[in-house]
Amino acid sequence: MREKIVLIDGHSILNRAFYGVPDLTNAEGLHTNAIYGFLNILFKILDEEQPEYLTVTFDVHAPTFRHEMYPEYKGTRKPMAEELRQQVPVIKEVLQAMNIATIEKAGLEADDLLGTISHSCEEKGMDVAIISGDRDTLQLATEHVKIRIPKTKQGRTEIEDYFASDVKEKYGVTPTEFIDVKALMGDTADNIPGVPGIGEKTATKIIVEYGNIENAHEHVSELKPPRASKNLDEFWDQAVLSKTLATIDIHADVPFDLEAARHGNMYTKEAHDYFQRLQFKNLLGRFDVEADSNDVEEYFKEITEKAEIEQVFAEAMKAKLVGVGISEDAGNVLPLFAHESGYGRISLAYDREKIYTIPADMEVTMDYLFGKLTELAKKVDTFVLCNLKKYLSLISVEKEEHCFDPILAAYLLNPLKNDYDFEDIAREQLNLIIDEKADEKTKSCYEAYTAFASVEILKKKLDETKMKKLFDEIEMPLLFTLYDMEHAGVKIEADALKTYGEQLGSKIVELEKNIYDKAGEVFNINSPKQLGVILFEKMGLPNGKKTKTGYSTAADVLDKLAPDYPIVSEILEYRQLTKLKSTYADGLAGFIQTDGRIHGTFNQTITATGRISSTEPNLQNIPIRTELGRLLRKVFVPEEGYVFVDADYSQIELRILAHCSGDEQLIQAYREARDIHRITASQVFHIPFDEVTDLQRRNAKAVNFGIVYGISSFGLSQDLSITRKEAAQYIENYFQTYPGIKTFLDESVENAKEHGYAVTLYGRRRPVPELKSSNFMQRSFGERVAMNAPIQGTAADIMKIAMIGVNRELKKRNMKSRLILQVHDELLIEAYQDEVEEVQTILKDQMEHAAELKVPLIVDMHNGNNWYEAK
DNA sequence: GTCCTCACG
DNA sequence: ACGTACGTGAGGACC
Repeated sequence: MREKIVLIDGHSILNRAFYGVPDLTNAEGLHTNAIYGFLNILFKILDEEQPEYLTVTFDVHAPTFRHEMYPEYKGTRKPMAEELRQQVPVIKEVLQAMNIATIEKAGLEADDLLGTISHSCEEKGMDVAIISGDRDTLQLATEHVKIRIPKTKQGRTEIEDYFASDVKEKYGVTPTEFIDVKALMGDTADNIPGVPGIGEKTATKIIVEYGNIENAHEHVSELKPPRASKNLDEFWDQAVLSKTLATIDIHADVPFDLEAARHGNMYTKEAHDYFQRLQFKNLLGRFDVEADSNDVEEYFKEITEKAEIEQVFAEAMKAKLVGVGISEDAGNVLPLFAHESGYGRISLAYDREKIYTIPADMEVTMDYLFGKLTELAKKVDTFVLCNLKKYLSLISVEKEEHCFDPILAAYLLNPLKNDYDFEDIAREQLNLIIDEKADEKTKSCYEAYTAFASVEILKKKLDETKMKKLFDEIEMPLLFTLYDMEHAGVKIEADALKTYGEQLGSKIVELEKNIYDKAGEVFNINSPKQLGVILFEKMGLPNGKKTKTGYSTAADVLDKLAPDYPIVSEILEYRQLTKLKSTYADGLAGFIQTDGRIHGTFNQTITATGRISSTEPNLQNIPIRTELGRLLRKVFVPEEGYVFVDADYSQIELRILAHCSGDEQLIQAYREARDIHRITASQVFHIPFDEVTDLQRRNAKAVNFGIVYGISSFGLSQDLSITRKEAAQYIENYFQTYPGIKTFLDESVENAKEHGYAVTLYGRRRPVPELKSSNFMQRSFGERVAMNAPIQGTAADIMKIAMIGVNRELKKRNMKSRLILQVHDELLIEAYQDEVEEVQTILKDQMEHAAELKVPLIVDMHNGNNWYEAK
């Protein structure tokens, strides 16, 4: 059996990975995509090859003999992107931690290292696999040396393999001849000149016939085409030089120690730590956690005897800090508002050595256990539970301020993650890896232990990042407010909703008929692909924008065509109606529960900026902008004996901008103005307030919005359908009128660049790793984010403060009225008829005084018997 | 699972 | 030259 060595061309694979894997960053803001891609390729190769030896080669950035011969060598290469450069030293450290040999030598290129090691290993009777993204290495292929070139296709890595025979098959020349082909055709990437007028085709033909350039030169007069003949003669010196440059040295002086390259255990503690730090979650699964199990598991104990359970609870009640884990019985969804709480288990951790898990059974029911947890939450100083809101229907909490939800803390510390679970917190805060295959008992204990042990660390981090107050005074209290809102839900007139849907349905059928008629065939109007073909190919309409996959049929494109083509108007109407029917009429109907109400979910850990989001269903995007859509709001009604009171902040984001920038003009405008957009128009266009035209006002309004979004002339020009130049002029005028805003936005970007994150008035942070990107588009995005996040985030903070205040007042005064919806700058209260005035006072007071800014916060309020009327 | 489209602030 | 406005969630098509 021949032994095998795998040789990896480090820089080349890292480079491939960098361009093939979407941008990733870890919590420190370090880019990790190339490292991640590299490791994936590494693991795949090792799984396939099972080699005895392994080495990764790297280039040192030092001149090589090729530069001495030809200073322009590799001269045209672009410098490495910063995001890639920073990953190079890290991958070297990671490889070292994995006991993988690396080799680099000043004055030698990776190719020469690969060639020399490969050659010497083959001579020792070994098989060699060279992994490189660079086709130059194909010249090294032999019967025993296999060149493997990974390619990323749609996220999957496929590898092309080349032995000598495969090179011949694919390129028509042997690996050795491959060098001569390159000498003739040159290589712009490496700045190898080659012979002018000879490309790949001619070069291959010549070498196939003559075997090498020397022999070709001897028969130079016979070469075809005549151009090749003439130029090879004329540029013969250049051809010889090119051949030398193109030839990989297989006899270089390389300090290679085969024994040091022996492939051993990669899954070390150090490597594990690196993977954790880099947040390569799915690669961590490769580490054998069983063998290196966490010490804490010693103290995990399942208890089933009622007496012992009682005793454990009694002991826990005396503790200061208790971590809790709750597991639902597999396959059994925990009913949120039901009393039969199903089967599952709860776990408690109230000391590093006191970690218990208790399965529910016929005697020790979940109801009993939740009762105990309720008692516990009352007694202990700190009651810690992940996703607390989810369990508040089962655990009644009296002392809200004694609760701690680690999930919310983790969100504040890094709001960019897709999801937050206790396994992540265990890993990130406690350096604890929980085996995915662990049993339910063990997992539940870990959940309780993680809750218990992470509090101190999370609090410290919140302190260090100056977000403790934000956590204690906004996020934690808000959790309870949101629970109350979800629990209350909103009443829907199911019958009216059904009728609305049916009316849409018949109109849709009608439109369908007309559209098929005009198109001359039946097709799926909802398929952008089919629609594009019908409109832009079959009917020959002028097509504007394109998407990655075909023609764009987006509304802004169709809007432009609608005046000239009746079918387009009908398609637009069809789109609107089907949207209303599927998402809203039919969609919402599916969420109405037996109490006649929709109990959606308000998510607190989704957005990057601190806003709340709404799901199942989304109650924050109910139509309003078109009358037909707006009618839907008539089915959102208060219960008998109640009315809706709706309150929304007037231009809260612009007011925050005025406050944060301190711009005197804007502040003054807000202190006086009824109509800020008109004032803006008047000041920006230098015309008297009363003479501002509608168009001017509309433009000023768009600029105001643009400023909040992180203005760009392109974006504004799109929005207003004007040229970029005109848009740029608007912006310049705006900044001249409000110089404080220009300064503020610039400072926001500078700040975010310096610290790596944008920050709100209340200290909420939003990391902006894109600012470090070398990619213009990415970086510009980062700049806009850095301008927008403090504004949008502060607005979210203020609204959260108001919500907590409103809810607290309603409860404190034992009112029947309740807060039921939040839509970013709007609150909806279902007010008991006798309490309407009080509710209005509370809403106005709490919302307008949630923050004291340099400009007044103004709230508009309306009552109604449905949401349509109240808005 | 990803893309496109579109509903909201 | 690059190809965007900021922040979301849901449905339908298509792979």
